[in-house]
Formats: sequence, structure tokens, C-alpha cells
Amino acid sequence: MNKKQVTAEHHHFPWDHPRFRSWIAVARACQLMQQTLTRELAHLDIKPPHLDILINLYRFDGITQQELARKLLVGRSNMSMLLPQLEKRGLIKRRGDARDKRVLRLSLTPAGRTLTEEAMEIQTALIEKSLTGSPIEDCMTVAQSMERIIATLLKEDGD
Amino acid sequence: MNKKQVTAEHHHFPWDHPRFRSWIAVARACQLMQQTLTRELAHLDIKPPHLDILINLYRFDGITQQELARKLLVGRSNMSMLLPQLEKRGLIKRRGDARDKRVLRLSLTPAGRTLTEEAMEIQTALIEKSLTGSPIEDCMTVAQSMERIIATLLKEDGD
DNA sequence: ACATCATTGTACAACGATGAACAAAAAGCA
DNA sequence: TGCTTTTTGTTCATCGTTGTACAATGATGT
Repeated sequence: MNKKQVTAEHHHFPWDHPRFRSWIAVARACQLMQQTLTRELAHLDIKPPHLDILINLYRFDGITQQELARKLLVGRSNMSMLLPQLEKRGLIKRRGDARDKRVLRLSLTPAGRTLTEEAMEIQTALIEKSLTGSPIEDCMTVAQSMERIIATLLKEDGD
Repeated sequence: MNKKQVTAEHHHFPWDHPRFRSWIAVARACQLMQQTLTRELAHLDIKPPHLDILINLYRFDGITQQELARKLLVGRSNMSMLLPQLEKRGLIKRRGDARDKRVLRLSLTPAGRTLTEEAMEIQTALIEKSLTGSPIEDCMTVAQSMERIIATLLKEDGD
């Protein structure tokens, strides 16, 4: 009931808000994870963006470039730049669809599948190592929060 | 004790691991948040990387480029590319240190301070809006998990 | 059938981020 | 003092990402 409270009850700065601090931590962790993954994938001569592509081709064989770009939250032009590289390296195959001559359907070659499995091994190991300090239920809480964020941001995006 | 269990007890795929799925959600949320923030900052003619710089100059007046780069987890060369732009726009000031003639000490101009406050308002609003679905205690859990990840990844980085 | 609009992939210029090589200044050490 | 090593910032070539403009194909409506 004196001066102390007056200064304590004001939250002028963003970094005093718990949600703000929380998000900054998320962003930095993400950045660090990307950098570390980049280093650990170096000897396979691929980078996180390539791995994202390969994993999705592994899961969804025959997907189109458009669908792939939407899953990865990147532009179509991005795929047009990266996919020919992977194709030249013999990791993926692109063949036109008979019914819709606009689309190119994507799939992994045997070499691509092998490389993807090696890379996923590395990524999984890195994630497990980084998250061993957090109990599974905390990971579930994190996942739920993140899914809510994704839903919120996607909703106002496609209006 | 028959065939069913044999296939069920194997977790071949990364996306079956809860920690893996959890991290994928983190990465996608981060990506989306960045894109949304980029759009909402557009009318101020700055992008998330610039805002990161400005906020740190707001908090830590007189910081050097090296210290700034370390806080942002980017290379020194990155700062050498971005800071001259902000200086030409009259948002920051760079002046040499008398005692150590190598370093440049950074500070915001009045115009830079004003712009930073506007931009922080936007970012804070976006974060609050995206996280309103998550109770504060969940945010704290998220923050703790992320700080652990950061600590883990930084530890093996600076060895 | 025809015109119009939407969708899919590409080409290109602009920009941010990186790592390596470099110059200048400081720090450590003989 | 003089020599080496470390630190700080810059420059440059390279690469991923974006947005825009474009061509080809498909879908829609009259």
C-alpha cells in the first residue's frame, strides 16, 4: 500500500509477459535445433529443407508439388527450385499425371528411401536427446499448445 | 501372443514417437508465427530479424555487434549486413568505443525507439492472441521444456 | 462450343543467412 | 620490447525463400 506496488503492478515491457517470454524460448529453441540438425546432416549432403521434403515423400507417395508445398508451409516456387536438385541426385522421381497434365507426382527412388531412413534416424536421435529432460506428459502439453497456435494462425490466414 | 502383437509393438516410423510429433508441431508453429509476424510488420517496413535486433538494442543499450549476434544465435557477418541498413534509416547509431577501437557500440535513436515500441506492440498482440487458448501454466511448461532444449544444444555446441 | 476463371508448375529478381577469407586492434607471452 | 594468438568487424560467393509474372491445363458457366 505504498510506492513499491506502484512500480510492481505495471508491465510495460513485453519481456515481462509470461506468454512473450515463453514464445521467445520456443523461437530460440527452434533456431538452435535447426542449426544443430544442419550440422548433423552435413555428411549426408542434405539440409533440413531437403529432409522435410524427403520425409513427406516417404509418408505420402505420389503427392503433387502443390500439396507438398502446402504441407511444408512454403511457396510453390520453393519446390520448383529444390525438387529438380533432388531429382538430379537420383533421390526422387517426378512423372506427370495422365488425368491432369498440369501436375507432377512425386515419389522416392530406392536410393532416396535409403537416404531418408538414415536422415530420419539422425533427426529422431537429436530430438530424443534434446527432449529427454522433459517428461512425456510435458511434451504432450507442448504439442497441444503448438497445435492450438497452428489452428489459430491458419484460421485467419485462409479467410 | 500371436501375430497382432508382432506388428503393433514395432515403432518403425519417427512420426509414431510422441516426442517427434511434438517437435514437428513446434517447428510448424514457429514457421507460421514468423510468416504471420512478417505480414503484420509489413506496414512498418521491417521484418522479424530487424525487430529482433531492435528489441535487443532497446533492452541492452550500448551492446556490441558481437554480443548482439550471440544473443540472436546468428553469425557476425549477418549483423554486418543488417545494421548498416538500420543505420541508414536513422533507427540506430553505431559509434566506436574509445578503449577498444575494434568494437562498435550500438544504440537506438529516438526514431528507432518509437518504431521499436510500435513493433513490439504488434508482436505482443500476436503472441497473446495465438496463446490465449493455452493457460498460463501450460505456457510455463512450454517455456521450461524449451529452455532445457536450449541448454542441451548449447552445451554440446561450445565444447 | 466458347469465353472466363482457377489451378499447377516454372522463371526471375530480390533479400536474408551462412561460412570462409581478410584487415585491424587487442591480449598473452617470451 | 617484439612475436604470436585471439577477437571484432567487413567483404564476398553461395544458397534457401519469397513474391510476382507467366504459360499450360483444367473447370465452370452461358
